[in-house]
Amino acid sequence: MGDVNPDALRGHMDALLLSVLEDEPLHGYAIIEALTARSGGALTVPTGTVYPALRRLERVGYLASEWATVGGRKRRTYRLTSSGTRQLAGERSAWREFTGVIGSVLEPDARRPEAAG
Amino acid sequence: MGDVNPDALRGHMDALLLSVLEDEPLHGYAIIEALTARSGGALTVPTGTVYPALRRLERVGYLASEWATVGGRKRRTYRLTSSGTRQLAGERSAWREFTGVIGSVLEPDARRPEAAG
DNA sequence: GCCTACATATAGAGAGCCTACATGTAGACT
DNA sequence: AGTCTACATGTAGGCTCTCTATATGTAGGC
Repeated sequence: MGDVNPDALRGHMDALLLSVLEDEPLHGYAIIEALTARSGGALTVPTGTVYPALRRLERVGYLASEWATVGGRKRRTYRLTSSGTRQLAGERSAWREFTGVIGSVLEPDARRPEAAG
Repeated sequence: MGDVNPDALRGHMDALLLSVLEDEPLHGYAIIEALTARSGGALTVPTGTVYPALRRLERVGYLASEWATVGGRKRRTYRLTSSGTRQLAGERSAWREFTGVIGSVLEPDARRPEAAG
């Protein structure tokens, strides 16, 4: 229904961006659309968030970009580097740990007795 | 193993704090220990995070506090208000939506075909 | 006296996500 | 020709929250 709380996105944006670039290179605008599509409309990330984040990820070497002109419009297309691929794997693993940890605090009753450990 | 990335905690701290106060009132120091215990040691939230957060949650009405002296030491004990109880329910629901949304972007292949919608 | 555990609090730093704004092309409609 | 929407990228500044570092004080063991 409502959008995801922006504060909650903190620290997960990198994973989201790397993830949508896993299958194919995309330019910024298409990345935003892909995020919305994959999330079933729950994520509408503003350009002021995405573009700086992409540049940051390129700066640290997880992404590489090149300009292209399609239909008279200029696009900067980003792709995962091998470093970015490794980072994405780490982000996924961190995500699973994160949800496990927070979940265990938020809903301790949901833990199966035999699953302790 | 490693601690949870601090940035990832953003926007979830409120839920964590309200959650550990659900069963019984606790003072700040005990809240920190409860978070560590419930998370199996994965969460070690610093006092500089917890104390200001507790005061903020009291300011907005989710918590109420009173001073007590136990063994010569002063404690400020926090408890959930009825508003805080409602808020906790909202936080839990938001958490489930959040994990669903991020998960659907991070691991779209994990989605069962019959679970679409 | 010194050290550790218990217990609370504040100041300032740091990071990143957001709003708002700026810039420009292409195509449809009037 | 003028206007509007969709496409497409970018920056500046603000905001909020978490963290580090520091300060204060009691109780108990050595």
